Order: sequence, then structure tokens, then C-alpha cells
Amino acid sequence: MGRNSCCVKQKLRKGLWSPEEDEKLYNYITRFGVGCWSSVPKLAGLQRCGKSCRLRWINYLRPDLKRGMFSQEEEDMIITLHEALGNRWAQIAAQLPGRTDNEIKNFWNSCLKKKLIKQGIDPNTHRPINEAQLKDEKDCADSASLQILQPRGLPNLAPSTRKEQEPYQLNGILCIDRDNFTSKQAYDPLFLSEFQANVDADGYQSNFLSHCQLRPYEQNQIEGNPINPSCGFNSMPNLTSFDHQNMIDGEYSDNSASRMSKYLMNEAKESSSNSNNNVIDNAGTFSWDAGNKLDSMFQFQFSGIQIEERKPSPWQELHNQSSGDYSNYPLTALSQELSGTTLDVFQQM
DNA sequence: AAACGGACCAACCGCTCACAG
DNA sequence: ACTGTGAGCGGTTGGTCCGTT
Repeated sequence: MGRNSCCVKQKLRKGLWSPEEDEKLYNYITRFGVGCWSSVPKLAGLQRCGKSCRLRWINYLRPDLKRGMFSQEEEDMIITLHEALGNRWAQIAAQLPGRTDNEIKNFWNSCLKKKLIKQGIDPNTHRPINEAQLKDEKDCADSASLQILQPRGLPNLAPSTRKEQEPYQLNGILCIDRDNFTSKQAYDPLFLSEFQANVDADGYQSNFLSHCQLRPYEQNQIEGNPINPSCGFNSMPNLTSFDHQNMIDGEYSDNSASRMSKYLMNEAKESSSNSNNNVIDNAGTFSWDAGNKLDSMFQFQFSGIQIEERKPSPWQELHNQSSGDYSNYPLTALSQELSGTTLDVFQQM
């Protein structure tokens, strides 16, 4: 008999999250921050375990999540970091702001692994497959000597002799020895500690944003691609703006994001065919889930074609606008349009 | 049009670690 | 030193999508 999960024990909801649940969790976290995950579901009024709430927030609801396809740079970085760190997805994700460990893990397993194999590279060792096979055979034969798998370029020293390992360069990226890396978090990718720190009794405080924009990685981005510090998340869709009539009632077991985006695409298409401004008029039908998939929708809306090559996301495009007038931008307008509803965290930011 | 299978991704599970008592 | 609890991580699963036959 296996152990029952906490959800089973407490008869809590499992499976996909409904927009209502997302709304509750999002509103709770943005208002109060993350104190103790185990108490979040109770306080937020959710029939979920804390673990599930945490995962949902980290992988889906966080406002700073970057969505859409991985860029070539990100792809290269993942490969390089994987070579150095192995399957330490959380640490790899820490180097890629806006990406989650889960996302990277899935991307690795579904795409990058195959890509490397296609290129004749063993995804586990990052060496040419023949060489890797030979090495495996050698390792088996040489099982007496216990060697730790090390990234290329590292001196092959036993752990005990590598007490103070210097960071090293790997394909231009500063890396730290795996052992050291494990014990040292480069930085909190979720900045939840800061997030919390910036929430007081009055609610959410605006300086969280400025913290977000001073991340090392983003600083690099800013150098070549200035970000207007004033825009932040203002353009994010208003979570509280649901029209649940348009959603499937009851169980959301069939509530896949893809399906939702399809639904939204239809909404958007209909809107644009009726009137250019109707996107805003129909904004009330956007769910939070919908907002998460807006990237792909905007790709259609702005260019008319599905963009496969690297292009700035709509969010980036928005950031890149140097003038402060975003009134023509659908999402911004959406946010403005809906600002009168219940809790609008973005207003507080 | 239906069936099938691979790809993709969200979410779960179980383990480890850190920390407080 | 031990124990309990919560957080975090990585592996795995299950559902859906989508292309092919």
C-alpha cells in the first residue's frame, strides 16, 4: 500500500485549476504574499493542498512569468547549464528569469533532448554519442574508481580536494562547480522573499516592481533593450474580470490551456472582424487562464501570422514603447476598462 | 471521418532538506 | 540528538492536441 497524498487524505480538489481557483489564489497572494503555503488554501478559500497552490503560483500565476517559445539564447543557455548542472532544473531555471523549472524540464524532455540526439550528441553527457558510448563502457569497466561526473573543462579532482572551487567559464557563461552550486542559490528566481517583503498590511507595494527589473539577467537585457520602468505589469489582464457564463460550468477537468486559447482566438477573431475596438468590448470574457495565453493571441493580432522566429513578445513590445501612452494597446485598455472591478492588484502597483 | 500514436504540458507524487521545538 | 513540519525539487503521469494513416 502506497502512501496517500495530502490531497487524498484531506479530500481536497485535484487536477486542473479552474479560473475561479486561479482568481482566488492570485488575489490572495498578490494581496497578502506567501506566508505559509500550507495555510494559503484555507485563507484563500481553496479546496487544494498548499503544495498544489504553491505549484500553481510558481508555474502559472506569477506575474513575472515569461511565456511563449524559448528563444535561441535561452535554448543555448539551457544546454550549457545542463551540461554543467545536470538535471538540476531549479538551478537552471534560476538563470532564466521568467522561466520555471517545470517549463524547462518539459522543454528539455520534449525538444532539446531530441535535438541533441539528432545532432549526434548524447544529452546526458553532452558528448558526441560514440564517444559517450565508449566512455560508458570504460566507466563500467573502471567501476572501482568512483568519479564524479564533471562538466568539461573542470579539473578532474576528487570532491575532497576541491574545497574551494573557483567559478569557471563555460561557453562564455560563468559557472560554478556543481557541488558549490548546489549549496549556493544564485538568486531567488521567484523573488518571493522580496515579494513578501514588499507587502504590508495595506497590501501590495509598488517597489516590488523595481526589484524585478534589477535582476542581473534583466539588467543585461535592459542594456541592449531598454525597458520603460514605469510600465511593469500594468498591462496584465485584470484577473477579476471573468465572465463565467462563457466558461464551462462545474468541473474543469477539461480546462486545458490550449482549449482556452482556442476559445480566446475565436473571441478575438470575432471581435476584430466586428470592430477594431471590440477587443476591448469583449475583454470581459477574458479569464485569467486566457490572459496566460494572450501571447499567442497577440501574435495573430499584431502581425497576422503565427510567429515562429524570435520576435519580442507583446509584453516586450509594450515595454519597448518609450512614450507613456499605451492607450491604443488592447491589454492596457483592457486593464483600464476593467479597473473598476473588485480587486485590481495592478492598480496598486 | 475515424483511429492511432507521438508530442506536449500541467499537475501530482514522493523524496530530501532545512529548521524549529 | 531527535522529531515533526513545511518547502522545494526532480521524476513521472495523465489528459489533450495534432498530425498521419
